[in-house]
Amino acid sequence: MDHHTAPDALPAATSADPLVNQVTAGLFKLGLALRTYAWKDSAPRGLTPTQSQVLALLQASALPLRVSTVADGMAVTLPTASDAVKALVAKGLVTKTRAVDDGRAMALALTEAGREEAQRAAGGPEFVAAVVDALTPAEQAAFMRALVKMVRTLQQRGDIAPARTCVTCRFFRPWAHPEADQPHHCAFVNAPFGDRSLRLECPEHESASVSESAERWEQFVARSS
Amino acid sequence: MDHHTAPDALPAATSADPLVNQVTAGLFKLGLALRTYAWKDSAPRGLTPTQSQVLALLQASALPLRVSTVADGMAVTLPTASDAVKALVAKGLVTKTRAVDDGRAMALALTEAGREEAQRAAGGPEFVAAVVDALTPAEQAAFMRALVKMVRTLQQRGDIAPARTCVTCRFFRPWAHPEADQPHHCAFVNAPFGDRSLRLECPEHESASVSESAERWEQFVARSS
DNA sequence: AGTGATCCTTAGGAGTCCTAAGTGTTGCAG
DNA sequence: CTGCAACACTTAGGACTCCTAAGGATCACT
Repeated sequence: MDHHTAPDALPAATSADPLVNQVTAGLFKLGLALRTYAWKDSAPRGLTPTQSQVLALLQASALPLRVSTVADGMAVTLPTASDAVKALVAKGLVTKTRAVDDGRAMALALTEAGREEAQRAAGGPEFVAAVVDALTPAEQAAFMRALVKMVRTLQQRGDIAPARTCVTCRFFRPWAHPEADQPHHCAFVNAPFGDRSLRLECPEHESASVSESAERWEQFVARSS
Repeated sequence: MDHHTAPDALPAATSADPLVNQVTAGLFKLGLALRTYAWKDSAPRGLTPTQSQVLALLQASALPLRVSTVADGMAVTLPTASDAVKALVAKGLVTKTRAVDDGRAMALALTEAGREEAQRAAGGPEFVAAVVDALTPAEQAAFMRALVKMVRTLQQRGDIAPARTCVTCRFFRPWAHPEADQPHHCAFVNAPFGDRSLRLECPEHESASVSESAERWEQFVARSS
């Protein structure tokens, strides 16, 4: 039983629903392009996509990460993550030391060279820009909104690791300005913003409490934009 | 063009654009979930995601495929595709025979067991249904529309293999019923349909000529929905 | 026939990804 | 303050992915 409050009656989507199959096909194609790009981008640097991803995870985090956190973030098993980290350590891009607070765990951090490499790989793929550019601003906003809802769903289901997204952030004020062009509000920068500026990976994200987060979510989905 | 005054007045998207980065993050997360699911789904059957994908490609096509077509469809090199096919032949799921029309090429087809396996794996991932279900019908339509535009962009750029999508199909009549709820029309089934029913992989797809296709595209994007 | 392009395979190597079976720590119960 | 389960991680082994490079055939055209 789902609990979302759609204004329109909504038949539950099933695998038999053509829309689901078409969306799957679309996401699959985009994923394919993303994967291909990752390969093309990483190979010249002597890295693999997996290794670039580890670098990206480490760069995104201020604190050193554990191997298990990296594994979760990439949705792979611990041995796989361990392997990738080992390769990066061998390449001198990552340091691996015992965690000070837990003698079992490791603290992973970027070396100077690693930071540079991560920086260079950080720019979003050029093709995503092209693809986003093909949409009108209204479509971009709608797409971003849909993406946020989808990611939150996956997160709730435990399919992916928690993201630093607006809808779980304690600074988020959905529909704070109901009639405005930019209806939401971010209490961190203290500024209004619209669907188009929603975030899935925000450096300033701070988790809201579970109840607070649920309440914000209700507010967010209560109105279509 | 719509008249609503977006504060973001159509700047060309670049990698520096926050939206691009957030979309990249979102697509990446969805791709991750898709990949994880593919692995979980394939492993119990003694297959890998790549092998399932080959099976899916073969099932989607009425005619036997060549190895190079499979390679294109998966965006991998020929040797990689050749390897995957070899594994499937060894498992008795695929037959590989000389193409009758070209002595250099191979004709790949599913065996009976392969057809069954493909059938079982065909249902869109259950999590995509959940994720689509989290959207309102209007959002679903907008998302599908955006997906179609994105895939067509990738295709134009040569980033992915041609898809069997409405916007390149000779049966597609965009905005045939401008004022209706279901503004488009499919001349194959001779019925109107809306953005929500757009297709990216249609079994009945037949390519339109290049000029025809370009014209249809113009019509399709000329109006926002 | 000869020559180049095309289709595919093989060879070799780094890396991904899994499960299963370790090693060493931590934290807690007795 | 021992004993031991839970936890973080590594190693081992195997199937597969994915690449580049270097063939073997076959086709298409001169």
